[in-house]
This record gives sequence, C-alpha cells and structure tokens, in this order.
Amino acid sequence: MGISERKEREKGEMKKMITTAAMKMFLEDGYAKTSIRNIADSIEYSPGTIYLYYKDKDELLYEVQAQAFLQLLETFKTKAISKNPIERLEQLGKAYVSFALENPELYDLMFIIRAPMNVDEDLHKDNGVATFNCLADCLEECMKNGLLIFKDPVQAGLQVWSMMHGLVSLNLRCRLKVMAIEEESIKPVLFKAVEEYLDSIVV
Amino acid sequence: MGISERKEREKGEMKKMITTAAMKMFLEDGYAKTSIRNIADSIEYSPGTIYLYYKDKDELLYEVQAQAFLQLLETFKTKAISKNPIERLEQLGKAYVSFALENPELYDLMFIIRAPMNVDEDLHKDNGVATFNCLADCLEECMKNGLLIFKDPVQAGLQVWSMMHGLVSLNLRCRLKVMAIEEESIKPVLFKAVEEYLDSIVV
DNA sequence: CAAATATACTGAATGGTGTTCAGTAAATCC
DNA sequence: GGATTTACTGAACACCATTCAGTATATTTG
Repeated sequence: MGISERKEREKGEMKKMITTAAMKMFLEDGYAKTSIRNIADSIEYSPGTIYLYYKDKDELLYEVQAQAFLQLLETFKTKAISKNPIERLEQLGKAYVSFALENPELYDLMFIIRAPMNVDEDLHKDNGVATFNCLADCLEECMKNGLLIFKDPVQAGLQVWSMMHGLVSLNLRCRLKVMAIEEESIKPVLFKAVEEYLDSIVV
Repeated sequence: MGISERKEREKGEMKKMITTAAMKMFLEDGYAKTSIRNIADSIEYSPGTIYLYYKDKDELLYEVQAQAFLQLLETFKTKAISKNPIERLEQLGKAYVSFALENPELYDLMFIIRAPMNVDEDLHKDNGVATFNCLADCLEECMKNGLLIFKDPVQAGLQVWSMMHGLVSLNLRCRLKVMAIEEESIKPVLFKAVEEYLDSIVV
C-alpha cells in the first residue's frame, strides 16, 4: 500500500527540513548559539517535534557533518580531475584548503565535536570515509608509480591529511597570529605551503 | 602602606584559586559541562564572586589556555635540550605529540575556542607566542646552517607546526578512524610520522 | 460507517545554564 | 567612631536541552 511509503517520504522531508534549517543556523550563528527552540521556531514547529526525528542536538550535528563531508567530496570530484596523479594530488590539496577558507564555519563544524563517527559498529553512512578515500586512492596511484617518498600508504595518508588539516585549522583558530601573517596574505601563504609541501614529498 | 599590597596579593590568590579549580574541572568534565556554579561550589564561594575576578566564562578559559601554553613551553624546555638543532627539532616534535597524547583534554582546551588571543592589541601575556618561538628559534638555527629544505622561515614554522598540530588534532577528534589505525598503535604511528616528516625536510 | 487505534505534534514543566545586581557585612579610612 | 570602600552573597532574569502528558488528526479495524 502507498500510505506507508508516503509516510516514509514525509518523514524524510521533515528530517531534511530540520537539517536544512539547522545547517543554515549553525553556519550563521554557530553551533553553540543555535538552540533547538530557534530551529523549531524557524521551521514553525514546536521544540518537541524535533526530538521525534533526532535523538538530541548532537545527532543533528552529525547529520550536518555528514552533509558537509559530502559537500567536500563533491568539491574534490569537480576540482581534482587531472589524469596525472601528482597533479591531481595538488588539485586535491588546494581544493581542501580552498574549501576550508571559503566555508570556515562549515569546516569548523566538521571538526568541533569529538568522535562524530562514534556510533562505531553501526553502518553510519560515512561520508568522511568516502572523502578520505578520494585522497587515499590518489596517493596509492602516485605510490604505485613510485612518485612519492612514502613507503607506507597509511603514513602517506596520515601525513598529507595532517598537513592540510593542520594548515587550515591553525588558521581557523587564529593561531597563525603568532607568526605575524597578515590577514590578506593568508590564502597565498597557505597555498604556497601546499605547493612546497607536495613538492617535498615527490621523489 | 602594606594593606594595598596585601589586598593585591589576596586578589591574586583568589584568581589562582579560581583558575586552578576551573582547570581541574575543565580537564575532568570538559569545558562545556563545567558551569560557573560548579566552579563556585568547588571553591565554596557564590557564583557572583567569580565575576568579580573574571569578566565571563571565556576569560576563565583564556587564563587556563595561557597556563596550558606555559605548561607546553616547560615541556619543550625540559625535553628539547640537544645542542644539535636538527636533533632538537626532533625532540620538539616528539615532545609536542607526547604532550597532546598525554594531556588530550588540555590540548583540546588550547584549540577549542576560536580566537583566544582576540584581545588583540592588548599585551595579553602571550605564552602561545613564547611557545611558538621555541620552535621558530630552533628552525632558524637549522636554516642558518643550511640544514633544512626551507627558504622562508615563515613557511618553515607554518609547515612544521601544521604537521604537528594536524597529526595530533586529527587523532583527538577521532578522525584517524577512517584510516583504520588501531587504538594501541596510534602513538608509534604518530611518532613514525614525526620522524619521517622531519627526515623529509632536512637537506 | 463508527469505534478503536496509531501517528504527529504541542507546549508547559523540569532542571539546568551564564550573568546581573540590590543588599549585606566586614575592613579600612578619616 | 562614624563614613566609606571592599568583598561577597544569592535571588532573579532570560535563556538552554530535553521530556512527556495531552490533543488532534489519520488510519485501520470490526
């Protein structure tokens, strides 16, 4: 019967409505300053209704994080298209840094809360994994052709991602202030860092 | 007259009493779960009293952060003592990673909140700067002797710090899960990363 | 079709939060 | 010794996340 299907669909639409409003408000006002009440207000439902669709505020955040990782994955797919794996690696790195610079609040959201993939064994649709694999695959292709200094693919992924994440997260937390880098030169400085670093890991 | 001096001293003692309790509770229960009321309770004063010494909860955090940076600086000074700047660089890197692994809550506290040094022009006693300079000085000495691949000292500091921060912060936010690194091998894997990376930047 | 049930939603209530401020009591000053 | 400054209190304010008895609508059953 079509009724249960319609119900399912309506449930999905409601969840989307909530997450869309939540994402908008998280980005505009920050996670901490966005209350369930505010979200409920903005979609014209009572606060209790949100709890019929999401266990708590954290679960709402996880949903938004999943969407954010998907967004980053999309960026990778459109910006890192070179057939040459080394070139593609640079495209990935710059896409990552650009993403963080252009969506600082979103990037922050993706890394605020500890253990967002803590449902552990659960088959939590993990966009984070898919996004990381985009990088891992590229590194693997580079290494297969002996183009990188790494011997261990785990180390390769760890080090490259750490460098990218380190660059953008130190910037987002304003820790670059201690290096006296002026605001307007941040982007070129970070891009230079990506280029120099990637140059330093090709054989 | 000695009265105002005693008052000054007592004020300082009170501030220390508050920050000590705050640090303890931030580390035990986390920043978000620690309330001004809880802190007041633990030192047996009323909530209002805390506001006579600190403007708000954030200012309390900044104080704790300053102390944490001082603590990291101390770690650097005791663990990075080699005369050889390249050796010292490795000691610094490992000290940094160890510090984060051994004090995860503290490290988190140092990088949770956006713009902690946002009093800007104010001569906010900046332990963060002093700590970073420890690294910057070491890098400068290496570069002066032509031991590193870097040409620009700013890039050197940025890249090295980014790698260290990236490694430990991805770990703290449980983002290493996507690489399927087992819990017990995290420390050796991170140390290996530090060694490999530093090897890759010496000429 | 009507009664029974299931679903979707409400909004007040609970027990918290950061922060303020009138009031009080003690210490210091004149 | 009276006036004033200082240190502190704790109730009050405006929020917060979350829960849950109650209601109204939709669906199913007899």
